Order: sequence, then structure tokens, then C-alpha cells
Amino acid sequence: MNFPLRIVSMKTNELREAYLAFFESKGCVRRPSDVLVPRWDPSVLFTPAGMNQFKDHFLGRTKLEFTRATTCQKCLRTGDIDNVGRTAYHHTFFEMLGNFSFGDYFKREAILWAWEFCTSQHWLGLDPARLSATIYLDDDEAADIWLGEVKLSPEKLERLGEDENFWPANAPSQGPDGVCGPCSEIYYHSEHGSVEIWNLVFTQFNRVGAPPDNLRPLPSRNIDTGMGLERTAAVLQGVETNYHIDILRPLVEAAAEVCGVPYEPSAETGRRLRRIADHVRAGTFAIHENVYPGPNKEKYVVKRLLRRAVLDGRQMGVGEPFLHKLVGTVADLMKDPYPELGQTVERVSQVIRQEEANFLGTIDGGLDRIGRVFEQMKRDGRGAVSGTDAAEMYTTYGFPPELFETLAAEHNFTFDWPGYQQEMQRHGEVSGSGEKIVFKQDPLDAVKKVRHGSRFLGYETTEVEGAEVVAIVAGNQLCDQADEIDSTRPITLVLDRTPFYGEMGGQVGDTGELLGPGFRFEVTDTQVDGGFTLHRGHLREGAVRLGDRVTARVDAGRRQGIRRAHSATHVLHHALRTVLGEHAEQQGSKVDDDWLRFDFTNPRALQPDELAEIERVANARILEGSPIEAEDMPLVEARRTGALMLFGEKYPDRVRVVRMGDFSKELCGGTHLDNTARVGLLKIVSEESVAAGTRRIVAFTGCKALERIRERERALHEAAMLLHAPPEELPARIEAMSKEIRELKKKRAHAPAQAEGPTVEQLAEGAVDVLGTRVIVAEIPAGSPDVLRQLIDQLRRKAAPVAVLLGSREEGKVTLIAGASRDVVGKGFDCVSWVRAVAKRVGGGGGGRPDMAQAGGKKPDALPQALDAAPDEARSLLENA
RNA sequence: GGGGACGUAGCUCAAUUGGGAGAGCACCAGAUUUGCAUUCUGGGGGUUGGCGGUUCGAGCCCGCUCGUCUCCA
Repeated sequence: MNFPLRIVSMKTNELREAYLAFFESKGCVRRPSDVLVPRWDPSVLFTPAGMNQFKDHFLGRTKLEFTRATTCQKCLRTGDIDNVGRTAYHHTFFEMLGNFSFGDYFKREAILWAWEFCTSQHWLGLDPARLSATIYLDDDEAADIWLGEVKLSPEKLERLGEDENFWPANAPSQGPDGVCGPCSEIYYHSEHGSVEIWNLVFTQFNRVGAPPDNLRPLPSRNIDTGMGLERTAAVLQGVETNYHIDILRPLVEAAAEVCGVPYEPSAETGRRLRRIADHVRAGTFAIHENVYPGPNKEKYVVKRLLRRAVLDGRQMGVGEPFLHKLVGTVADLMKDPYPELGQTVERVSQVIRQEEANFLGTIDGGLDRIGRVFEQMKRDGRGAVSGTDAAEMYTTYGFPPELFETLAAEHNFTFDWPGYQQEMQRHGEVSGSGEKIVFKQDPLDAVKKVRHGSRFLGYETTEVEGAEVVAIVAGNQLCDQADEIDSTRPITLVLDRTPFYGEMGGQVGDTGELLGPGFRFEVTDTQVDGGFTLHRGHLREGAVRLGDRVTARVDAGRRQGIRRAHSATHVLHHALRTVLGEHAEQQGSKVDDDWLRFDFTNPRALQPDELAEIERVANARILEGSPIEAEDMPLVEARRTGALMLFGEKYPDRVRVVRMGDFSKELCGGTHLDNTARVGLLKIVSEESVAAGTRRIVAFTGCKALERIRERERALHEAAMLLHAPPEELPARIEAMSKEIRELKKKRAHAPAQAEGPTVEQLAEGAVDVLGTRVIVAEIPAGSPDVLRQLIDQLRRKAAPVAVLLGSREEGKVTLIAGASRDVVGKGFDCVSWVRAVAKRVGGGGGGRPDMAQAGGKKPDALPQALDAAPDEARSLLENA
């Protein structure tokens, strides 16, 4: 490998650390990377940029504890997914170095510091001659700094339009309204080409409506910058693509190793291997945060990334799961900044392996179908796989078009890509799109700026006196008072302190009432928003004003039921891990009044004996009557004591640890009992699947558990009464009964054919000759369709040439079946016409095949006349045949 | 959130405009001998996922529901 000569070749880990240290030296607070999947932010599926975790800071929706920050943020974007592997700089997963100012330093510092970091020998030491910058068309302020202070030569400063150098792109002319600003980009030029390494965004305007004059200066201006870690590392290490830097090239090589192909950068396999490296990195980080491949949202993105990578492997001839083998390499290469990845390697590999197996299964299933498509094409003499076929294979059966094309080529067929694209576009339209979530204006914004939040007193008590009403929200607006007695549209009250628990961590919100001077407010639900407890409900009496003092009273009976369910949830979690193993991790839960729902990872359905064992262990812990204690402590300490926490969850600096006896320790903000014994009884009522690899258990506690058992008892008792047997004997009794029923049915099916009705011989004697065909017509009393058919079959064998029509009736119903021997059918005789003609006379119709047809009717009384007419009908059919 | 497909014996799947619920493997029994995938014969096993509708008649058509797969946002 011929690296261009460089004096220093900085490692990626060193670059990351240098960046953060540099901006710390400028007064920025170093913050950890936010999680990759911000579940609390409905506007994105994955963290797309460094600024994501500071949205509230930028929008002034939170009290600032610092005004400058710097981060290295893990990001995931799928917008450029098709370029991954093909170009030198595109990724889905990547890291972004950023520095941020919230109303603090602005354009001058942002530019000067960026330049200093890039060029100072102390830091990156890049050759200034190889750097250039761009700015927005009329941003003279930035131009002055670049030209006047940095002393960048004018030919190295380019002014670009709003599509390139404005954030959001094209905001001035096309919107959206809101915070926006010009930006300035820094490029590095080398023998490998030019690359944008840093984007500085100056948010200084508020866009209001269409141009002109729609950009109003903001009172508080912000800085948001992003430097691509991998790009910059590539520059520093003098390699031609991000995929050859020290934290990625080994992964690409490892991919080559497990796929059994050499890595040749410029070959098709090179592109595939880079794509595999990128996607497995993205998948590893996402699954580490408990986002498993699934059918929608972020789960679907993970699934698609994994499947693309597996497909690449398969296209290179790998026929079995391989991707999962790379997880360890990812964790190893990324252990410096993200040591926690190492702890989940096994779980992540298992999930990926499972998904690989599923996908290979899907492909195998599709191969059959594809084979049939090819046969059909050969019969039809078509030479190209149609877009419709390809799209159907993909959208319905998940069979990738790339693979379809490969197989088609092997059969010397071409593949209609344009037609496929068109079909897929149609599918996209038919599938519709969910509504776009826009930034919604929050009426509480004003309150949030002046107050930190409501104080929660619900751990100690269910009733608080003298709490102050600090906000009233009605009709999505902040009000000074509310006096409308209205049960349809809920209003929201915020107090300075409250015993009400807002829905969080799976536990439902409390209900109860707020009593103030001359008013009563019924709380039907409680939510939390940015530290504030929102009491939602309806005014029942009087009027409430801002500043009123109230008594807040939680529905204590319901709260106690919730406590039982929540403590039981921890006990159940412990029991699951004991019985199934450590992999049974919590995926989500819902805790309500004496019932709970618990989702956890497990590869298959639970067996009845496993469920019984889980229930037994859980109730054993309950019976022990262990004390339950909660303690606030710093996050680091909680982590050290080994308290259970979920990877990928965002925890505050101080956390609450709930401890039960010596068997359970979990981070949890919910309300609990003081002793496990108070759960009373934990009864599992169902176990089901929610997604591949995830199971759900629903259980009842306390009163509901007892009620449930009583209900079952009642049903059992009733069944016992009906069968005149004690409950213990019910299974044996039912088994004996169903056996008896089976035997009776069998007896009935065989017996009457012989006992009642005419025999085959008798029927044959009753035949009349019609044009050389023996025609037999008869009623078989109590003959089931099966019996009629058997008789006809025997007559056809014994009496050919013959045409038989037999009928039977039971209350309100007539059955007719006609059959003819092969030679008669050969002459053109059609049983369908015959049976239809006869059936008409008994008010019915029928059909079947020429040699055997069946009909029904609704007039049993008319059967004799109908049968009398049957020979004549046969005659006319035979004459016309 | 929306589109598409599939649910038939323990397993893998058939069943031609709606007209006799079947095959292979597995299982049980008998015979055979060629021992570790012998062959032959016989047999058990199904409320065709569930509920409702259309029809003389539904595995097949329609609606709802449950489950599995899949694509899109």
C-alpha cells in the first residue's frame, strides 16, 4: 500500500479525543454521545446529527445549564443508502464531531476555532494550502472573517446558493418556517479529490412566510457544527476512502475473510464488502440499543440494512449465515469510545444470526416460486422477467430483485428494471405515507423557561395539601383561569408539587382529584412533559385560577393496585432470567391497576412447564416477604452496583434504584410496595408473540388475580354440573365422550347402507332401458351423500352402460346425486344437466362433472314426482346427445 | 400507519368455473429378510386457524377475526 508521505498519521481515536479536548479548551462542555435511537423524539427514527440532543436548547425550551458544548455523536442516516460502498465517503452509520453554542459564541469564534483546529501543528496540522471554504451568497460577515482574519486567499472562498450553503437547504425560498441560517463549509483537497470535512451552521434567522423580507434576525443566535469523523480521519491517514481508515479497514478485511473472497477495492466485490462493513456496523449499534429487526419504523430499517448485507454476501457465493461473525470485530474496533458494545456482542450476534437465517429461508422459499415463473415464461416464450413479476416477488415474498436478475441471467432471460421501478413506485403510492410530524408548538414553553419542573411527592404519599396551580392549559393554550364545566374536552393543570405519578417507564398515570377554593377537578389521566406533571381531566365544580392552592388526592385504591403490579413486574423479570437465562431481557412493559404486560427477548414460545416454573419462582419470591427499598444515587454508582439497566436507554445523572431482597436491583422511577409479600399473588394469564424473538406475558396481581381464579373455578364448576362429574374427572370424562361420539358416527356411516334401503342388486333389477342405456332412478331413505355415491360407484362398475340418479331426503332438505358409466358419458350424456333438471322440481340446483353430479333442494315433498320425471329427462338428454 | 401473500394429517405440501379431503415423509401393526433409510400389505391420525355470510352444496367466493411471512412510510 502506497500511502502518500505524511509526517503524522493520526489514528481515528486520537482525532476524536483531540477534537473534544480542543473544544473543551474553548470552554465547551464535553457531553457523551446521545443514543442512536432517540425513542422520545417522534420526528426522527435515528439520531441524524450531533445537534439532535440539543434541540430543546436551540429552541429555548429548556433552562440552560451550559451554553457551549462539544460531542462526538453516533449517527445513522439512510438517505444515501444507495451510495454506500460505491463512493468514498458515504455511510449509513457514522460519527459526527460537533461543537455547539446556545446564544453564546457565534460566527467569528466558530470559524476561527475551526481553522485553528485544522491547521495548528498542535492539533491536526493540515496544510492550509489544501484547505478551502464556502459561504452563503450574501453572508459578508462570514466572508470578512475568512478573508480578513483567517487570511484565506479570495480564490479559495466560494459563495454558494441556498441549496448548498443554507440550513435547512433552500429554507429562505421554500421553508419551512422557523429557525434557520447560512452555513460555511470547509473542504480538503488532495490527490484523491476534494472532500467536505466540516459544516458550520449559523442559526441567526427566524423564517416567517414567503420571500421577500421573510428572514427576521433571532435575538439569540446559535452555532451548530458538524465534522465528519471518518472523512477527516481519511484525510489525516492519507487514504482514498473512509473505508480504509484504521477503524474501518480491518472490518472490511474481516468481511472478506468470512465471505472467503479477497478484498479488491475497485472490484464489484470490493463495493459489496464495504457495504457489508457499513451495514453490520449500523446493525450492531442499533441492536445493541435493543432495536431488533422488525416490520416497521426503526426496526424495519435495521432489518433492511441486515438483509442488504446478507444479500451482498450471497451474491458473492456465501450460502450460509456469516454477518453475525463480524459483530465481535465491530465491538473491538469501536471499544475505545463505546466499551459497552463489548457486553452485548453475544446477544447482538444471535439476533443477527437469526435474521440471516430468516432471510435465507425467505430466499429458499422464493426459489421454488421463481422456478415456476421461469417455466411459465418458457411456455409463453417470453425472454424478459416482467417488472410486475419482479415487484410481486419482492413486495409479497421479500425476494430481492438483484437476486432475481442473477437467476434470470443464468436462464438467459433479461430483467425489466424500469418496469420494476415503476411497479415499486406504484406500490409506494398505494401503501400511502404516514403523516409527517412537524415541530409542534408547546403551550407550556413559556412555563418551562422559568421553572424547572414539578416536584413529585408520590413516593411518600398519595395526598398533598397547599400545592400551587402554576399553569392551566385549555384548548392547547395557556390560560389564567378555567371555569367551563365540560366533560368532552380535557384541560390540563400543572402544580408546583404533586403526589400524582405521570405515565412513564411503562407505569400508567394516576387518577384522582384536585380540590381548591370553590372548585373540584377530576383527574382522569396524568402525563409528564419535560419534568412537568400534567394533570389531565375535567372541571366538575367552580372555577380554577392561576396561583390557587389545592389539595391533590390520588385514587389510593387504584394506586395500590399499580404498586402491586409494578413490584410484581420486577419479581417476574427476576423469575424470567432465573428460569430462561440472562438473555430474557426486558423489551418494554405496561403496569396498570393489578395487571401488567411484560415484553422480553426469547427466541421461541415458552413451554407450559416453563411458564409454570416462572410462576412458581415469582410467587416463591413474593411469599418470602422481602423488603423493597428505593434509593437515589449517581448513575455511575448504580452502574457499579450492577443494577439492571437497559442498553440504549437515556438515564439522568442521578437515578433511583429499586432493590428487592437480594434478588433484584433495577433502575426504576415507578412506585412500589414496601414488601414483596403485598403483591398477594402473581398469576400469569397469557404468553404470546409480539415480534420475532420477542415474547409477551400478561399477568394479574392482588385482587384481579383472585378474581381471575374465581372465574375459572366457576366455569369449571358449571362444566362439572353439566357432565355430572367431579372437576378432577372432567378430562377423562371428556376424552371418553369424544371417543364415544367418534364411534357412534362411524357406526352410523357404515350401518344403514346395508340395513335399510335397496341393495345394489335390487337397484340394478329396477333399471329401465332407454336407447340402450340402463337408467336407474330411486330414492334411498336416510341415505347420506356418501352412501349415495358409494351405491352409484358400484352400479357404474356392475351395470354399465348405466345412468343412475339417486335421491334422499331429511327434514326440509333433498339430496340428489347422478352418475353415469364412462361409455354413457362418452356418448355425450351429461350428469350435470340431468341432475339440474331434476333438482329444479324440488326447488334447488346443482352441478358437478359430466360423470358425477350432485344437487340439493328444499322441497322434500316433491321428491317422488321429481324422481318419476327423471327417466324422461334422461331420455331427452340421450336423444339430444 | 398502510399494501400484498399464506394458514389443509405430527412434518412438507397437493386438490383443474364451488361438486367424493389426498400424496410423500413420519407413526402403529402384520408379513418378508436384503441389518444400521429392505420391500410389501394393512391401519390410526383432519371441526381444511376461528366466527359469520352467499349457495341445493364452501378447503375454494365474500366479510370479520387470530396467527405467520413480506414490502412501503
